Amino acid sequence: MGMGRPREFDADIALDRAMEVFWRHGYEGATIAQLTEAMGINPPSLYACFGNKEGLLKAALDRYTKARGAWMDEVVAAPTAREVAVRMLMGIADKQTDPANPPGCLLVQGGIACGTGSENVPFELAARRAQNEDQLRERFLRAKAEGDLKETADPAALARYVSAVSVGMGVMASSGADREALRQVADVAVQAVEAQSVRD
Amino acid sequence: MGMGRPREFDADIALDRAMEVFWRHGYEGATIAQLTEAMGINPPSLYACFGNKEGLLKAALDRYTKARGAWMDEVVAAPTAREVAVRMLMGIADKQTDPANPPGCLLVQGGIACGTGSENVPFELAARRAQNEDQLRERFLRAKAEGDLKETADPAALARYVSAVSVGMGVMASSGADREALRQVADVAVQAVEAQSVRD
DNA sequence: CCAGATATGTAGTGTTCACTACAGATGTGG
DNA sequence: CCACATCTGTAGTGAACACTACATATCTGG
Repeated sequence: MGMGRPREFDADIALDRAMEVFWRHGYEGATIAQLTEAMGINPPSLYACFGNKEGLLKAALDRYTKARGAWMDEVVAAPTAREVAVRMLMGIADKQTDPANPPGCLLVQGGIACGTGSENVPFELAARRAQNEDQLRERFLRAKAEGDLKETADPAALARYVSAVSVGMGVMASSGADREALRQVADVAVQAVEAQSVRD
Repeated sequence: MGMGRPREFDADIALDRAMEVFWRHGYEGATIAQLTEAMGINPPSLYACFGNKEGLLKAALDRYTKARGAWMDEVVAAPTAREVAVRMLMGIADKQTDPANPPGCLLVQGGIACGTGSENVPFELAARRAQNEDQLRERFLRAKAEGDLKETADPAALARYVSAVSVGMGVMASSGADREALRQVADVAVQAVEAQSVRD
């Protein structure tokens, strides 16, 4: 039997375009008309490929978190907890003010609060943010085992802290903070991790 | 000439109800039907009193920031920069997990990203968050002048930092973080301010 | 070249949205 | 008690929304 007419657009490229729309307008603020126009396709193609609007968001998030996961691997590969925090927060400052993307972080801009019918979107985003936090916690646990962090340090609390600062920086970026302002925040934030580190 | 029929509802009570709806669902997620039901009035009363949906949000924000401003005055009345940070962040941890309110902060939940026609809502919220940051900056400037903060400390950066942590905590609260988790974040965050403080 | 399968473009569908026209109700000033 | 002004409830308005029916186009397997 035949395989049917092949798709005329590249799903990954289309997802990148959709990602930008969700990033800029949020899940509820993004309309199907904006999404299809940015993706260069018509609504039936979108629904055939991604199911519905929420399916499209999840596919875009998958692509976003995949790229972000690769970067997180580099972050936690840093030799010390302090250096992990520096790479993480300085990297966040740069990424969230990268003119190639909308300002801020998709995992925040996507939707913190949503209306009836989209209640699970904030949960979906929170779950993905939690993945980053998990990765940081494991790294800080190791740092404590290695004697890099003090005996009194709480790796879970440190991971939550770095994650919270990242999110806060994302919100500031989306409301106009420039790269230098975010770097200053990162610089201050690192000092809390430093305070939990064993001096050389 | 006559004064007309008097209003049958209390505008402040109605605003408190509307505030809660915006807080829980965000500006775009909140519908007029939800708002009017919560406020106990019908749409014409809403529009006669507040103009339109955005006018209602601004009125609710005015009421929110007024109460918050009184609390911020207590925060900056603390004797040292470190104690300001403690009061601020510990207070945030408690307020954002107060079961009397929706979790998180209205100035964040209200809307980080919005669709066409509501572009200025995020700006409106950002402007109100900036007021808190301004208040913190002035307080930290004083702390530096008083020799409470080190000569190398940057009051503006510290204020931005505390503000960013507050926002990040709000997002975490809205996605289910409990009070203890937020207090741990606050505890770590304070250490960065402590690192900028002159020891006794 | 034909049958089955999938994609595409046009042109809608019903629903929900913010907002309002209108008539009746309730007040004040003369 | 009357003219006027403002509020209230009912019942909508047009617009925008997510989503889709359907005819047509383009592929593969036989």
